[in-house]
Amino acid sequence: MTRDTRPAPAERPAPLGFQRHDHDVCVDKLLVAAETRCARESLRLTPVRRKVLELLLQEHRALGAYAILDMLREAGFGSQPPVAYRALDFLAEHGFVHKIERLNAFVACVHPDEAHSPAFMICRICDAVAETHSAPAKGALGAVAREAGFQIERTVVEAEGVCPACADQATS
Amino acid sequence: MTRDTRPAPAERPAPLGFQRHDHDVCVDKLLVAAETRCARESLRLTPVRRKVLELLLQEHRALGAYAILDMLREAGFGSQPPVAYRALDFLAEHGFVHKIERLNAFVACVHPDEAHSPAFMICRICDAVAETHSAPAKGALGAVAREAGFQIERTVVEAEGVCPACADQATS
DNA sequence: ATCCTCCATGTGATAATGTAACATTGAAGA
DNA sequence: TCTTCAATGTTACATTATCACATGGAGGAT
Repeated sequence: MTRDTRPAPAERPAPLGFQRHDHDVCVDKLLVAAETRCARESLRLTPVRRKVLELLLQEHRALGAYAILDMLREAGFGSQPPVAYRALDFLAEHGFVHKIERLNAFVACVHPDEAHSPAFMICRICDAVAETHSAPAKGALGAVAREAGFQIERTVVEAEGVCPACADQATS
Repeated sequence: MTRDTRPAPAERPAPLGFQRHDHDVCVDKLLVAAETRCARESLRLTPVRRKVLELLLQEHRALGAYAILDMLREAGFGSQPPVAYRALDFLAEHGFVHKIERLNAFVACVHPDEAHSPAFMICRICDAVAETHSAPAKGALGAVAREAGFQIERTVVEAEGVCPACADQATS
């Protein structure tokens, strides 16, 4: 198999945040926001790039590049890895998606407009991912870095654990 | 090539911390500490495992599994990927080494005795890695997680930026 | 309008990272 | 001694990611 490896122990995780919400609205809103920002900043949200963002928004969970690639193929786009990776690079560079290093996977950003350093909570059972934000560079880590002469440009913060749904299931 | 991809712009990074130190002492001390702890906790620090730890301590920087594998081969150990990965799994599980998710690489831990959640500063130019510690689960992130019902078990904190040596070089 | 340049895309090939499965070995205990 | 179990070695393969090069198409300069 190439896509969507893990089973989804809690049926399927309540995806992005861990709480439910009106998903169609959320996809739509964020797609439009992306278009708006790209127009404003002369970024080219080409068909492939837009499609990848749309897929990630719709799935609302972390997807590997090859899962995305499969979907691109089905949608009639090129189906070689660079197609997916290039679109993901663009989207990540401009903050529309984030890479989850721990999973080697990607998620759509839930608030791409504000500048932010994202933090993630990743369920080790169902791989659900929730985004929040952090500012580690402003705290103890930032102090250590300054003292060491290290210039922080970006931070990766990923908390691994168990999401509410999987915890419930384990209890029952 | 299989090993040690990146050039080392600042000659070669001042490795683990960004400051110099007496390296032989440090390797030796940590190896002995590992042996001691393994004895105390009935962990089996077998030849391969010990060798991998020793290599990582000596190099004092992040190494990919395949770089380690090459060195194991040279040292007369098995040379198939599982050999390296299993040793690394053991060492990581018990806190003797850490995986740097951002680099898909491993570093020896600089204070394996105290329980700690490590944080890393990674130079994007020379790949030098410095370890410090963090407690993100105790701060804002912990609060968000509690509120969301997410149980944090482990955190990955990796700051990417420029180390002092590479910053100097860029200036000169 | 034409040309030019640049960026994006498509594609084939391959590199780098990581696992599954199973046979063998060797140490610790019954 | 026999059993058992963890660790190792090895084959094979899966997954993730990049390189190199050809093609195509949008926009600007003339």
